Amino acid sequence: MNSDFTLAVHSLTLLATLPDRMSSSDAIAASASVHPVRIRKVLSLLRKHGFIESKEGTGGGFIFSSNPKVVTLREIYQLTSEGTLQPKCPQVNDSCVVGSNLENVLYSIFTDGEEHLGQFLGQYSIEDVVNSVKQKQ
Amino acid sequence: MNSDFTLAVHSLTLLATLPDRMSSSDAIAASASVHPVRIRKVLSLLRKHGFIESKEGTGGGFIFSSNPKVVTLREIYQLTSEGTLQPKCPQVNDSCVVGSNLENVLYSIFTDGEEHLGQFLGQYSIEDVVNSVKQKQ
DNA sequence: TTAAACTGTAACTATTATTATTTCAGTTAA
DNA sequence: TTAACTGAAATAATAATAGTTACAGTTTAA
Repeated sequence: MNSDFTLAVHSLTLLATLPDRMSSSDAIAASASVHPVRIRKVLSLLRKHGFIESKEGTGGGFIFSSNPKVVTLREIYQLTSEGTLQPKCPQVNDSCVVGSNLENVLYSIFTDGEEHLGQFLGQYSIEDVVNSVKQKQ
Repeated sequence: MNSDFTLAVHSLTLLATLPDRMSSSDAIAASASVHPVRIRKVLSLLRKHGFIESKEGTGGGFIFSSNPKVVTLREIYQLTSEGTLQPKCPQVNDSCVVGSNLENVLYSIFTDGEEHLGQFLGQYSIEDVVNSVKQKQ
């Protein structure tokens, strides 16, 4: 799966542990070991979907604006990675029965599969992740 | 998911419809619209795991050597794509609690998730895929 | 009222992953 | 003994991902 998912979960997990103050993209980027601009892209997506709030200017940054108990990995997956489960099919060769129809067959199977995976990921909230991380510490 | 999965399913589906004769890598490659060398790599993997047999020389090629009713997408997934569900984590930053533990937490969740997906894919045999493809025709 | 610390984005570069291609050795059948 | 095939290594091309630079806009505080 793409790393946007990991970066989003990382950011939310970090913000969930710091609910009282703004965290800057530089700090989050350092924690995740990636470039600040990259993390800002992910944070921007999370903001547009209401998971976090941002504030520009001195003392600004990002803060969790929803409930870590309610936000699940499913929603993060949908936001950052929906469709990545679908197997890549090279350009279709219509002169072959298999070539011209397999794509649709697999698409339909993996659409169901992604739904199953979604239900599985829905079991884990950001709070669960925070607790697991703290426990491992 | 990587396209090796699709190519493997494509090859097996095609071979399952032609159980009486050898199919050459060139023919399979043409059906899948990829380079023959690439399809031979995938076919080689399938052969090493006993799904198909190959024969060199004139009139050689590949042929299904197992039962299309028994071979499922789960086994093909395991062979070609196991682990691809795991989210990519950038290098760990040990100075951060989240950075240093999240990888393990997500790894454990997605290992379970992949098992769930495996069970789901286990429902579909190559014969099912062949039938679906024919039905769409 | 201006400098400093931030976010928001676009554009570009670098890196990595994937795929295609070339090449050639080995096998088999006609 | 040649033509049709597999097997596989090595390399080239392409695509996907990530990093970097640059700069406009916002906010706070000195």
